[in-house]
Formats: sequence, C-alpha cells, structure tokens
Amino acid sequence: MSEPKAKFAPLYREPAYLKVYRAIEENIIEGGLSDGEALPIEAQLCEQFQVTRSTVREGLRLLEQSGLIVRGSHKKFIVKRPNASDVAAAASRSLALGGVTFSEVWETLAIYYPQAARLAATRLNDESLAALNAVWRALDANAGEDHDKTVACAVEFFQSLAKGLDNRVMLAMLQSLNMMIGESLRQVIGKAPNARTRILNAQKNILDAFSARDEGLAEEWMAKHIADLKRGYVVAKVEMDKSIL
Amino acid sequence: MSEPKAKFAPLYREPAYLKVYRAIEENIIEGGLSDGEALPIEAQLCEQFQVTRSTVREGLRLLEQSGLIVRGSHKKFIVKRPNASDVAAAASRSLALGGVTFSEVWETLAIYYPQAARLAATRLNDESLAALNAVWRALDANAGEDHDKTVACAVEFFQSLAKGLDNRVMLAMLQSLNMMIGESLRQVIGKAPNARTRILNAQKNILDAFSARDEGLAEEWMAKHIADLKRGYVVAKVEMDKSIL
DNA sequence: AATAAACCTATTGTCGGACAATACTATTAT
DNA sequence: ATAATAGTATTGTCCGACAATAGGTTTATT
Repeated sequence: MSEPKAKFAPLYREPAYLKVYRAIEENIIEGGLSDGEALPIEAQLCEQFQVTRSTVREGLRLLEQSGLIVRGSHKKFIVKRPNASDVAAAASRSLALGGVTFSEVWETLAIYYPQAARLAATRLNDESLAALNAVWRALDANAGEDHDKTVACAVEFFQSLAKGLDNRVMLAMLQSLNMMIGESLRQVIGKAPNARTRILNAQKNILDAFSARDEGLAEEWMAKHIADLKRGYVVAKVEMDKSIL
Repeated sequence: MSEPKAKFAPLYREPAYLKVYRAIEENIIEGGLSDGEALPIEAQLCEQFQVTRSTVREGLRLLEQSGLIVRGSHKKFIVKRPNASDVAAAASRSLALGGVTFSEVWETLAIYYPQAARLAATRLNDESLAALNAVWRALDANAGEDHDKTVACAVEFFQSLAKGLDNRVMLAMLQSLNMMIGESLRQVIGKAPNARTRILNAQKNILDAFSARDEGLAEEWMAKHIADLKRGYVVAKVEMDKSIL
C-alpha cells in the first residue's frame, strides 16, 4: 500500500489550552467581553470549557502575556484592549532583544522624526504645547549633573510630542523609538560634553517653531536635533554598529 | 497605633510561574541559552527550579506567547530571539485590536513612506531591485479580477521595499504598516475603479525612480501613490474614522 | 457611633500523582 | 536493506488537595 488512494491534510489538533486562549481572545475581539469587564473565575471557566483548572490557567497565561487581560482588584482578571503604549513597550523590548543597533535606531529617527515635527507644528493644540513647555522647563531647571534626570526629560519631550499628534499608530511607533532613544542616550550622556545644554537649545528651537506653527522650521530644527544626538555617539566613541542593549 | 514608626514598601511577592518566566527570559537575554538551542525538558526544569510541572508549564506559556521560545521537533521548545517580522505582526495585531482607524494608518503612511522611498533610492541593491521588479511583474501579469491577488501583490511591493532598506527597526515599523495596508486595501479594492491599474502605474514610476537612483523622484512618486491610495477610500466611500478591523 | 480587631470566605497559587497521546528510537521480521 | 513492530521519552490533560491572601462581615472597644 505505498500508493494511498487519497491524500488528506493533517488535522490540526491544537492543545486545549490554546483553544481556551483562542476562545477567550475571540470573545474579546467580537465584543462579547468589553474593555474593563471581569473574566469569569477559573472554576467557572473550567465548567464552561469542560477542562481542568490547569488547562484553563495555561490559557490564561497566554492571554496575560498577550496583554489582553490584566489583573484587577483581588487578582481577578479584567479585559484590556491593548493601547499604543503597550504596543510600543512590547515592540521596543523585542527589537532590543533582537539585537538592533544604534545606527538602525538613529537612521529611523532621522527619517521619521523631522516629518513628525512638521506635522506637530500644525497639529499640536495649546494643551500639548503647554505640556511640551513644561517638560522643557523641567530640563532647564535641572541644572545639575543628574544624568538620569536629563535623559528622562529629553525623552519626555519626545513622548509629549508623540502624544500630541493624536494618532495612535504614530504614537506606538514614536514611543517605541523613544524608549530606544532613552536606552541609548543613557549610555552616552555622561561622555558627551555639554550634552544637556545642546539638548536644551535644540528643544527650545523646536518648541518655538511649534508655537509659531512653522512647519519648515520645526522640521529643520528637529533634523538638526537628531543629527546632534548622533554626533553625541561619535563624540562618546560609541560603536554605532553595536546592539543597543 | 495610627502612627507607625517606619514605613516599608510592600514586598514583591510574585507568583512562582512568573519567576520561572523571568529566570528563563533572563538566561536567554544574558546569552546562557542562545538562539536555536533547546530548552531542558519540563521535568528537568521542575528539578532545577524546585517547583511542580504545573508551575513550570505556566511559565512556559508566558515565554511561548512572548515569542522567546518556539516549538522544535517533537514539541520540544527551542529558543528564538524575536525578529522584525514577529514584532511587526504582534504590533499590528495589537494596534488593530486597539481600534486604530483608517485615517490614522493613512496619515502614518503619508509621512513615513515617502521618506522611506527616498532612502530606498540610494540604498536598494541590485538584488532588492530585482525582487521589486519581480513583484511588479507579478501584479502586471495578474490581469484578471482576482482582487485578493492584487492586494497581495501590492502589499508585497511594500514588503520588498521595506526588506531592502536593511534596517530592522524600519523593517518592523514598515511591515506593521504594510499589514494594516493589506487589511484595509482588501476592503476597498473591489469598490474602487481601476484600482489595479493605478497601483500598477504608481509602483512602476516608483520602481523607475529607484533604478535611476533618483531620491527626489522616488519620494515624489511614493507620495502620489499614497495619496492615490487614500483617494481609493474616498471613492469607495469608506468611513475613514472607522476601525480597520 | 465610630474605629479597630477578629473572623470568615471566595479565589488564586502551588503541589503531587496519574495516565493518555504522540513523536522519536531501537528492535525484529521479511 | 526495508518495512513493520515494539519500546521509550515527553508532553498534554486530569484529579484532588491545601496554603495563601484579598475582600467582606461580624464582634469587641472606646
């Protein structure tokens, strides 16, 4: 019988815990369980799916890690649709783990952020502008040599910018870039002279361009800011082709 | 005793399955377990961590969902550092789940892709150009009314472009945009007249600009291409503020 | 009556053992 | 040598039990 009469595709026999995961995921996507709603307790899930708690719990771990459920009060799980920040955090973490280099990050900043600044010049509302100003003043006030604070403020500037664009797709992408900026800035901030002052000036110029609603200027200063950040790496003698981790 | 003498931060008592997850994750990051290497079997992990299989398995589910391990032969887990495509798939899925709209996606395309095209004009090597050409010819050959194929080809063009940029950060971002493009193109392709022809022409122009190494032209045609895609939505009367799902 | 202390209870976290299902290996038969 | 068979290691699932704990509820205290 080396010539079977008919060929069948192998049946997909996925483990029960995966089915549990998919079933709940599906339910969340379809809207049966809406944001903030509590999941049934484990015992009830066992009852409904007709599997044991061990199996249900493995499925819950999958949901947990995929960010679709989070712990509410008393350890109960509540449904949570992922937001841009969650996406960004997961993405930048994975990219970093994957070993992306300084130059890859920098290059992306260089082609993405100037355009984002251009958009920001027309789109940022007064509230966002005020927030950006506050961040800038915080950096200005932090005159000392507290490098961590400097990095935090510098990154926060980009974060506020990204938030003000009112676009979740961009927010996710820019935020994940921001996290990687922070990661790498931390490594050069101590070695680059006048880093804080240079950042302060650059962000001031960008801010002024935003306030004046001048797209061209915003793009230009942002481009210079990014270029200057890159110079920081060179001055600090950081190997640009090394992983950011 | 309403005046405690000292205040202590609450102790972090995280469940054992989380510790298992973190321990293995740590080991992967630190390089103890390198890419492609097999994880010890569950029984050995129990032995090492001194917990039961249920606990170990919950930890494994976390690792599984985070994409750090995948199944090898005989269901054994092997370590896998996430690559750009994995990141992109997870990110676009989460963003879609989060309810991002057509206009958010389109706006991001509009400010990101023209610049990417500019970079591509100088960076794409002959191999990448050939690949792009092949994708274009596939779309050209698909003269019929097979909309799925048309969408697949159109998206594949963007995919090839992204791959040719030789930058994993950009690749991840562009790929996740591409997936969302595909998702939304599918919804308009049938309703927009001459969609295939318009895409074909636009991509031809972009391709020619790449071949000529003309950055300006590449950016210009890409911008037109994206604008044209947006017009497709208008013509197809798609509500731009609706979720892409 | 308001507050604190003690108790109760529902739920999760972990354990240990058991067995079926299955994919890889070694052995035997042709 | 090839094919069929049996054996083995490992995962998937089940069951039942109990400890730990976050909340809620009652009781005691001033």
